[in-house]
Amino acid sequence: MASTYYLTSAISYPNGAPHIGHAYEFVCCDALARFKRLDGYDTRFQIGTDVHGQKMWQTARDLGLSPRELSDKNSDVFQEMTDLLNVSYDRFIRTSDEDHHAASQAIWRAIEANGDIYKDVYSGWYSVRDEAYYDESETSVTEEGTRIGPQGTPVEWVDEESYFFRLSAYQDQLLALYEEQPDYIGPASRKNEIVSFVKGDLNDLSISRTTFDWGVKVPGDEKHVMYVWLDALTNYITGAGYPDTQSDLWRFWPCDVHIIGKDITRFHAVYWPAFLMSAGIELPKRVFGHGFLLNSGQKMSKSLGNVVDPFDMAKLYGVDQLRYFFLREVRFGSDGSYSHEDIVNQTNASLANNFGNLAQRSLSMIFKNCDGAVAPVAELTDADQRLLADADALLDTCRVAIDRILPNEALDAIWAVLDHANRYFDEQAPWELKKTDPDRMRTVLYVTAETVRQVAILCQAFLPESAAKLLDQLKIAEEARDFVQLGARNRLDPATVIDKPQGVFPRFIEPEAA
RNA sequence: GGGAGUGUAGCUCAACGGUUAGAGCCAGCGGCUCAUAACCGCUUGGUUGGGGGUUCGAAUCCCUCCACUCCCA
Repeated sequence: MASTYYLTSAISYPNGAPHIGHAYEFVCCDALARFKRLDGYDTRFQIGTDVHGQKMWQTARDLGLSPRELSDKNSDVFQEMTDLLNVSYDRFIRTSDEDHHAASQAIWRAIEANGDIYKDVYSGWYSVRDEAYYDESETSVTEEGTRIGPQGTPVEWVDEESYFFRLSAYQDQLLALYEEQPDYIGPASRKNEIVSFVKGDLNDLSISRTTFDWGVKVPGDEKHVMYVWLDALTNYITGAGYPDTQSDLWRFWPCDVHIIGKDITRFHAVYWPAFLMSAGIELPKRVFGHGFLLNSGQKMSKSLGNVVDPFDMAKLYGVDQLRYFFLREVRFGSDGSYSHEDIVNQTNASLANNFGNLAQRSLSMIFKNCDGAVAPVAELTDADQRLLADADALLDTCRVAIDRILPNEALDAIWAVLDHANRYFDEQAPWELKKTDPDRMRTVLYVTAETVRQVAILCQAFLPESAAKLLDQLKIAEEARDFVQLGARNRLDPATVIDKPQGVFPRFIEPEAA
């Protein structure tokens, strides 16, 4: 029975179009999910949209749409983007889904049954845009007479009946959790932030609203809809079948890791475990807050005009090129920066020149000089064995990197082997051997092709489309592409006969300057 | 305003308080011709954000200032 691996990305708030940060998160999650799947885990990967809340409700009203119409329309765009980027989700959840409403109401009842929900009145200045209440001292009045919050967004006085969650009762348990499971919040820098937040006074949390009706109804009191975060976080267990713990899907809970943006760590590392503790549900094993992608070092914003449409980027650079850049160039967990120049340089150098050209130069020689036959192997020299040993060691290195949620380190290791292979090819000079020792030439080509095979199999996790093309060219059967095929036990079949190879990673050529 | 973090080569990043601060990309020079003007070798490039301190010894520890990011108020 294979071990399970359940991975979630944050669900996106589809108040507008997806941006590059969404694309980045999806791709990183996808690499982890694909890797685990190829490595034999019973894997589940969930992604989706969080469609409720006052902001969606207001945006819809402004556009003359129903909230449902808006959320369906915008969720479709997010889903199209995940498909375009080859994101291999098992479920694209939308919090408007029926089973999700059922799950949210179920967790509400469980928390209520534990005595952690009470009704009170909430008063204060509320910013819809920030979805936050502010103290009057934090607000100010503009010249036009509008009262605004510290972020400069309009606030309105709200005096409403609300249900509260006894978050304050969970302070000690939360601190104990961080203590006992040092890896619960990653990376470490995020953890410090959370611990200091929880060490301060935790206030009880308002978890319902009555001023709008776009959300999950509070069971037994339908004037109220549930606080958007309580409902949103619950998506992770909806996807595991909750509340039906007899469900086949429940084997995936507890989740192995929630991948989220660093800005929402608090919701995932404080509120979510507290809700689960109260409801008597096991906690996820890990929460990991990744960094942001900055455009040439600057934060993306509409006013700076540097917001980039990920659809356009995928079209311009290619899907795998974009994926590669995200995964290799940014240490997951830290902030990263991208620019047109960076993407072009990095993908040309690593994909076209290094990997693509290695495959092309070796496969071409096989095709031209060996009638496409990968040929019987003569005795292996030390140089041959060193290269193969390097390739054989990759899986273990990559496993460690992936478990630490550092896909960039996995790619570093893979590319070190590709460097080695290019060096080897040059030193062995098979084009010389062609004249002097054709058998030796065949062996060199075989060893190189075998290295390409192993790298391509690993790269399926990161560059699925291109890796598949390469494996097709090597005539590797669909069922011989998982990680069991890596290492010394399963070499490239010497009886393989290939067709004329085709470059897999074209160089990026700048369009003519206008 | 408070807290957390970051700042190292033109760019992206490494470096348990311990030889001369490393690697990739870019650039320059040379080589090769199997290959996608690709590949291989060599080279240039640094006051480790500024200033002060602790230490036999600091990129690393402490203080302070500056810039940026995130969280909180």
